[in-house]
Amino acid sequence: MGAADIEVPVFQRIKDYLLAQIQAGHWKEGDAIPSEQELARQFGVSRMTVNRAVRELTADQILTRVQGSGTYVAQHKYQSTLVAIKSIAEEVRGRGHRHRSELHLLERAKASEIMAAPFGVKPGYALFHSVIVHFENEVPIQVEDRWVNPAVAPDYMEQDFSSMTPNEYLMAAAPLQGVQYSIEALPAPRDIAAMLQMQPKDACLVLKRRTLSQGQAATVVTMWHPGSRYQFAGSF
Amino acid sequence: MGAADIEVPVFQRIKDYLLAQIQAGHWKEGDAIPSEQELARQFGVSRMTVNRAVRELTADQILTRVQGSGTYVAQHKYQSTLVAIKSIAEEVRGRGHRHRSELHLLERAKASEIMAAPFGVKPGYALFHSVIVHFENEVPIQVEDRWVNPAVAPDYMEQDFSSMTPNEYLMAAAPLQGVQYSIEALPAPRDIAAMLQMQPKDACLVLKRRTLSQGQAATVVTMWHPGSRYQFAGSF
DNA sequence: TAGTGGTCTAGACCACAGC
DNA sequence: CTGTGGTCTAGACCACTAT
Repeated sequence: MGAADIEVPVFQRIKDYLLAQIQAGHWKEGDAIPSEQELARQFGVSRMTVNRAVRELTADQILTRVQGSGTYVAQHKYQSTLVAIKSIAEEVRGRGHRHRSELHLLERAKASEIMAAPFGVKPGYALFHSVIVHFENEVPIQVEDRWVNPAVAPDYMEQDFSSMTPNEYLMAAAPLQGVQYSIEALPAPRDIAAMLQMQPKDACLVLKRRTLSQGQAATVVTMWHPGSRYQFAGSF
Repeated sequence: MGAADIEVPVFQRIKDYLLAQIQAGHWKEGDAIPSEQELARQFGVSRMTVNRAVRELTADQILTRVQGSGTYVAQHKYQSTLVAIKSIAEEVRGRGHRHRSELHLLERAKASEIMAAPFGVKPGYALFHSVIVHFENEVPIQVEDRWVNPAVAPDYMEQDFSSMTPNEYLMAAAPLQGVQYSIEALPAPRDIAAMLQMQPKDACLVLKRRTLSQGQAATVVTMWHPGSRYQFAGSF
């Protein structure tokens, strides 16, 4: 399959290049990266284009800039994982309980307008889509509705999700750069309610998460939990 | 040229202008804002400068753009950072909105069996108890049901909670040693529903928090939020 | 002083939406 | 078709850092 003529903007290619260098360890924390002039020359583009790439990575805390001095790889900041990236299987087993999952759907689908936005692609762009129900001691505790960017995990469809959760697979397949999440309380839609063995409109605890990898959205997942028998907890 | 003049970059002045228009209510959610051409003409600058201002606000989810169509004010979601030791008043004001609170109850009460446990005291022990409703732009977004240990904050009852939230007072009065929290989705009880102007049994996002100070439980608080118009969010 | 980043210009071509 | 945003150029002047 020939690479589709996806037009990747130059500034994005420069961002990808810089991220790749950092990811590969060629540039370590605190190291200076090439100047705008130098990058402009390397890529054969104008300085403004390089400037945009570097400025955006600076806004993302990947780089830091010092006027008159140079651009440096930022110190990696460790942050407490309130709502961990941890796999639910691991969590259930950690409680000494049995974890099991049921695959309800696994498909190639086109991005709707709603899904196109978080991925930063156009509607119609091909995405992978899976729906899995997780059980703790045979009680359903989570519906995992996941969309995956094929550019980041091209062989997502070939995985055996009974032996490895999508989360575990993706963590291994794509280096994680960032996470955005939100937690909401929503009434259960009919289909979700059925899978979780609860009444429609009963309260669900919903965790939405968008993870970034290689400078683009890797996966967007919505996790539905029955409000009556699930909670997030932690301490610090 | 006054050397003392503060140099504010043009793109920043344009961002400030756009934010001011939105905050002042001149442009509401979903409204189209002037085109880049138009703004460039208004400010007497080049389109690239306007482009940067608008692009950065789009990255911040303040605006949304549609190629070929225009730029629009994004739908606003009330959300809160999960590392929510922060005062809700501060957070609301940080969004440029008005915060107001109503004190529904302020009493000395004896610990029930349920409340005695988290405080590590015996039932009947005297505790302070307050119930406050918080509003963002006159929309109720939180019922704060708080129990306070008099040993840690003896003058809790004498505070004016219209000028300072309990959280702000306690943060100042008692050094924080630790926090435990849980997040749940629960149906709204009648009284909570009334205060939040929602229907009983509709989904609430509930944050329970227990803070430790001076080696003992300082405060136990249950915060109820309407599921339909509130969420916790964050990134790392 | 030489090199860096910070900002800005006045054009340009393109893809796309809406009429 | 016109008008919109998306991108890019090849310069420019400035403030700042390091030598």
